[in-house]
Amino acid sequence: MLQQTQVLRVEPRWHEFLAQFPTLHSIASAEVSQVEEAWEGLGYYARARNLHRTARLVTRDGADAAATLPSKAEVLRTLPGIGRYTAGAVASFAYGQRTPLVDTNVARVLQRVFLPKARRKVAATENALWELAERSLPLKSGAVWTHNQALMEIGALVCTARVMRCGQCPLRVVCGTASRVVLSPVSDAVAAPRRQR
DNA sequence: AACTCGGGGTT
DNA sequence: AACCCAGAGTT
Repeated sequence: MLQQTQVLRVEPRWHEFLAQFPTLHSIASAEVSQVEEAWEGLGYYARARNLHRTARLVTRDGADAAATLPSKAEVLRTLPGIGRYTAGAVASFAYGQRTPLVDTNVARVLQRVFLPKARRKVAATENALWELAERSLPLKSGAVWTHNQALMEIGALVCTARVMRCGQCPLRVVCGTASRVVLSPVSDAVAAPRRQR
């Protein structure tokens, strides 16, 4: 549901959906039309159809077997509706795998920190961001959940698309964009109160 | 690499 | 009126 849809829009619908479809089995045993109906108003209805297909794929073998998603990103990636980002999200958040993820938030943060000159939307830039996400992962897999979550949170709350709150960003000291922005006279006014003592 | 899929809030 | 959003699949 969160693919290209804001958390605020998704959250209430997600609770409703889970009440109706608490398990992968319940989705798999339903008709596609029922899942699409539960999706009404969210848009991007291919997501609902892909979810239904994935539910049927992972519940295929063993009607009573516990339906579980694969734990490795490269395997998750093969399921319908699960692309590079969602595979990384499930693998690192649900299974604690040492795997990078790049969503719109992480892409923006990494680009502003490491590639201040690069142009977004370019394929080469996109690949470079995934490479950066991979190389900046903590070495211990136990720290990856927090690392990935933190990058996303910084993008969602601090380093937002239209407003960069560099004054409260923990990456300020290493950021290729913040150093220029903070030093500019206009943006500096925001950080000015901190300078008073 | 470019297009398409959505709806709703924010700027 | 544009932009933006925890992207993915198809052409």
